[in-house]
Amino acid sequence: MTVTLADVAARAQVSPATVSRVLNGNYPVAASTRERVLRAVDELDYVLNGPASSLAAATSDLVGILVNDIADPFFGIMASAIQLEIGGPGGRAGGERLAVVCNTGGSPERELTYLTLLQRQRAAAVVLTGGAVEDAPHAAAVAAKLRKLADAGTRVVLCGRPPTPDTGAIALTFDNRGGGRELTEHLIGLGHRRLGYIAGPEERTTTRHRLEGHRAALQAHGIEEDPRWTVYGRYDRQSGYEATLELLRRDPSLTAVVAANDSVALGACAALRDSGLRIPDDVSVAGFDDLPFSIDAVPSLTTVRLPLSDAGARAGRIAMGREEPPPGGIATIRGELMVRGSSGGPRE
Amino acid sequence: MTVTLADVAARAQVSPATVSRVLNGNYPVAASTRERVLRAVDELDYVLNGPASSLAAATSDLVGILVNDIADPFFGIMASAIQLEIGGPGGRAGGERLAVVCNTGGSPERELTYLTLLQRQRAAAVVLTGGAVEDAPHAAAVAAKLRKLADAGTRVVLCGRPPTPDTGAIALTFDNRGGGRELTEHLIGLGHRRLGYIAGPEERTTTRHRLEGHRAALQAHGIEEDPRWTVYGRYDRQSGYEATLELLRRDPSLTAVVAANDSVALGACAALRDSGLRIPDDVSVAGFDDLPFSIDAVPSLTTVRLPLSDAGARAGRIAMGREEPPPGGIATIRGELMVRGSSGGPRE
DNA sequence: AGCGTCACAGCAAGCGCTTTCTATCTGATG
DNA sequence: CATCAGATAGAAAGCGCTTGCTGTGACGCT
Repeated sequence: MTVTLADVAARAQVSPATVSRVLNGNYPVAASTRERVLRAVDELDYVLNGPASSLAAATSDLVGILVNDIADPFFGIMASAIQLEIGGPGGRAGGERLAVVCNTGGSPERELTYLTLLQRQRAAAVVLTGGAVEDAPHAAAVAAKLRKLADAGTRVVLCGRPPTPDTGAIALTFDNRGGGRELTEHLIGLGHRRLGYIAGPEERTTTRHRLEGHRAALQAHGIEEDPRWTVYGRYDRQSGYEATLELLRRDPSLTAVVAANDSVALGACAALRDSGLRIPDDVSVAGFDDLPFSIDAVPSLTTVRLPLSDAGARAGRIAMGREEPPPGGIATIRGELMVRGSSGGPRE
Repeated sequence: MTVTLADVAARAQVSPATVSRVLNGNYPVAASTRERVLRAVDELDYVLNGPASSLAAATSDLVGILVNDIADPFFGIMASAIQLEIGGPGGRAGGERLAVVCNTGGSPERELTYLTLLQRQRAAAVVLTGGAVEDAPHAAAVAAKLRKLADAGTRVVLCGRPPTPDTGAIALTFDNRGGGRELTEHLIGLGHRRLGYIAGPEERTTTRHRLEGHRAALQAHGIEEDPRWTVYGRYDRQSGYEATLELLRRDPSLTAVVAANDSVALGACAALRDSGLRIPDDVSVAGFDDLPFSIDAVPSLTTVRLPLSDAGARAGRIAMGREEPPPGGIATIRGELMVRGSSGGPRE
């Protein structure tokens, strides 16, 4: 029923081995023979059986990209850049690889299961994007899995994720702490002394690092932080909205709100507006990531730009072995402070 | 080196067949035996060889989701919903399937290549999301591919994409024409008579349908359209920005701008503001899709809400055979007009 | 002329799993 | 107590491809 290699071989009057070699192009085949084979492939509309080929060759052309939330452009942009380099069809790379993105939804279990599934498929490479969860047992489980993948020859790259020592994984980490610090220092420089902070989910590394940067800035400037000034939430707009109302309730005298990311910042803006406050006249707002929509906010958002696309591209190339991993297997990628209209001096 | 089924069998003192049956759970195995096998699996840290298993069983647990632009939440939201139903790990479904999303970047060739790759992997199902490209040869090629996939037992579902007759694909189509018409009628109802339209890429079905709806509305109300009022672009913010400036240049007397989608509308808003025009006092703006950020725009965006999440979930269930396909294999999903602050009566 | 060298092409042995068919054992049944 | 159905377990035949090794002419070299 389905056409197999043997059928093609018969039609082209060669052995299956020859057909395989033509298709894989890693063994000399006379031009005339090759052409005959290719014609047969075409005439029969033959499609290679992936599983069979992977089984025999003990490798596959699958590359997995794990993201926390596929509906969030933060991940979409990285995934897109990675995929382009991995070479999915038409990408910059030549080979035809099946670069696939897997949505973990931020759940540790799903992350682990996806890794197993990819291991099962004998994936050629795996790229994990975004922050990790800081639960110790889970972190250990993931590390063990990554080590096993690496041992089995799968290249493992972390993009925008802290390093996992002793796993053989290459890490391209974002300097969330530095960015957070720079951002808050900008606000302090403008004269703000009472700053609210809307954090992401408490157990994420990204959340912790950004918050640490924020606090480092406060401390460096002798500002004592009021515990009421920090609210944890999710990395989405609604969370920012609610958290802002909560902050306002706790301390109406805040003059600035720093958000865990741009979506949260947008929600914060909405909440402030709905509360009758002007931005930045009454309250300044800052985000993080500099996603495309941030510049369109009104006023446009002061934030920290992360080179998502570049980082993704680099991670992709490393995953494909087309670029040298950074020395020590770890590189830190810095963000860039983007000062825009949403931040200004505090009201009197 | 790597642990195989046979190793597990040896350790559990059973035959490989039994281990396989325990793992697949589709054949009676005595509880005590099962337990022994499971323990061996655990002790050896055994991971099934996916390719081998797919080869032997002639099926795989891979499900492909094709999207035009993974960095666009329009697709991210659908993909996320689909994936949840497909049952990637932790999803609503039980089985562990590898639901993977493939980013075509809107390129017909990549779309085709991904379909071939998926066919090669003997994917269990494929979901294609978003508008199609209207190039005849390409459309034919895709149709042929879909037919072949369907013939090979792969379930094919289109989500937010027009039907492809005779391919065996189930289609869940968005009523872009109806939505476009309703939106423009709303604007006309407010008194607008000179409406600019920023369309998407000319060759996309989505673009054409939305534009047709817009024109139908104009025509129904006896408004003769000026060809200068339509500009084609991409489905992104920047395109909206540029197109709006162009529209303004062509005819400064426009009182409303209808955009191909929300991102474009956001760009339009920015361009209007930068041109010193107020929204909606000077010019009304309308989008399409109702993505999460639309409500946060200032003023919030009048748009047509598409139930992306519901549609994706339904497509996912159909792809998994857990929901009956609609009669005739085609269902049309309607949008809902969301009237918000960005639209108002025209200026005098 | 004799022989080592190439450049190709084919043989055949798996890769690790699934599944059909068959064998065995158990307890129930007449 | 013989017989049989039912419940499990095993043997073995592939699934479709890759690849190490083995030919086999043709060619060039001494």
